[in-house]
Amino acid sequence: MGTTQLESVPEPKYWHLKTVLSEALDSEFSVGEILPNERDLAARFGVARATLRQALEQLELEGRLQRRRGVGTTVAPPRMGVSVGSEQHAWPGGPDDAWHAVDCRLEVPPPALAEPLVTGSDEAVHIVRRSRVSRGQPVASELLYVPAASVPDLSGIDAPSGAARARAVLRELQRLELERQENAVELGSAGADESKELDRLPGAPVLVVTTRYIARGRTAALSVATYRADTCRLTFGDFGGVEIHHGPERQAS
Amino acid sequence: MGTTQLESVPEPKYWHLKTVLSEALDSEFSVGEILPNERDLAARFGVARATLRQALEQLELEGRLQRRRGVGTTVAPPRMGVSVGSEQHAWPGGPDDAWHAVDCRLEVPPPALAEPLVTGSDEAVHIVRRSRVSRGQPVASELLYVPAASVPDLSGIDAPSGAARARAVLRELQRLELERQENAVELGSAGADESKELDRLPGAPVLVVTTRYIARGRTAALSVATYRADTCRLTFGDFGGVEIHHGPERQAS
DNA sequence: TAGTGGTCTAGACCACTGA
DNA sequence: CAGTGGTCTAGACCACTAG
Repeated sequence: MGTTQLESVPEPKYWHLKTVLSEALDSEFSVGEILPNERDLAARFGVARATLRQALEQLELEGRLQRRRGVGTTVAPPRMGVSVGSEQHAWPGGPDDAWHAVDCRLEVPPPALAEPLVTGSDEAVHIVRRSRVSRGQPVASELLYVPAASVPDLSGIDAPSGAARARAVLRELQRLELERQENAVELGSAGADESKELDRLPGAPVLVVTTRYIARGRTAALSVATYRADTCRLTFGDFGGVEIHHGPERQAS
Repeated sequence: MGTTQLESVPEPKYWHLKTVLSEALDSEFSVGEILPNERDLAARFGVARATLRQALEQLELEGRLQRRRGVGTTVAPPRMGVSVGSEQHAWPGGPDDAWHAVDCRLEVPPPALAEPLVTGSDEAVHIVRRSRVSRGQPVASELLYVPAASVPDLSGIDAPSGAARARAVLRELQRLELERQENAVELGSAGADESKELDRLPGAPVLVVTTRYIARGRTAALSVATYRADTCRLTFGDFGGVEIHHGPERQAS
């Protein structure tokens, strides 16, 4: 019984591989540099390509690598911080919020959104599609659901559809006084449509930010924004210039 | 040239498979139910197990499935919302913040954290380990870095280490007045240590929440919390009971 | 011990990119 | 066109869990 059970659990090859590669990236590669191709790397480490790929997938998930079909694998730059908090989202479409309106449709929302939107389940809402670009790269794609009741004066707008109508909807939204907003982030995978907007393959990991804009006690708009998880760090709660007034009962009891 | 190029791009099998399974989960399965095993499923759909697994991995990433070695694949419950915003994190260790102090060490932080912490790079800091449980399930594991300067009166505490000392550090931290906090969320993968705390395999996807607590213009503490991405929806900015005082120049220009 | 998911292999072909 | 990463196969063995 001399074996002390240490290392009796051999770590998986891909895990060890990931560690080795990670250290190599830190010391021997610089941002943007391209790695040897997968077949060569696999041979060099004496593993099957599938195993090598498992390690690369992890590193890509962590934002350390970027892989593009037909091109190669490159060392990714550090993730960029994008603001998703109170500041940036004050009202969608506010004075430069880094979003770019794409188009607008009038449809009934998917049933999964019927609850947060308080509309009747068969009621059509404005669906504004926006995209967000940062440092020349697409980082997010958003669907903004706006119940007709939130933008009552939209009738007079002539733009029937497209980006112009999208901007009109956003402009009308500004007239409401924003009470507060509720946010949530969760992990998802890019659908067929978003993947194209984000310049990624379908199934790529994304951070889904859901925001409920509340005005006059009702849900005035609901935003579902999907961010590229590989390139983005979502920042929030950076109350840089905003004064926060704590209720006096903070340290109560 | 009669081919209109429609569907000339066949979608991958695993993608189609994922769609089919996803619909089956909605209609024919209930939460907690266990699926047939991977070999049977693969045979039933006429694909290799690896392909079937690729579809399952995606569904697990989206929080629809839960897989446990030696047990099976079960239908996951909806993700639970856990608060990471101003409310919950007001100060680490505040009046019930759902965290549970585990232990405390005095070490020099990894160099990657030297910048946000303004300490000299060789200076040791208190490292408090905490874990968070929600509905009987571990959801997060945190490392809280507290520079010695933030808790000057700690000398008089007798507890040398362990959970008692961790609580002492947190208690001392409360004495500072919190100016503000900066948060960031990004995708990561569980390290060897966190994976055990979170009851997941190494490499499991996690949401890493980094919080900088700022008091007296300096970084009083730095929290790096890793949440299980499969089971958690991180909520923030839900200013339910907090009054926010907007600067008067909101709708400026 | 039987059955599960996790890892790994050595191939093959496909879709895409850029020269 | 040659070279890249993406998909897929049909096996094998291992680590873990539960009865």
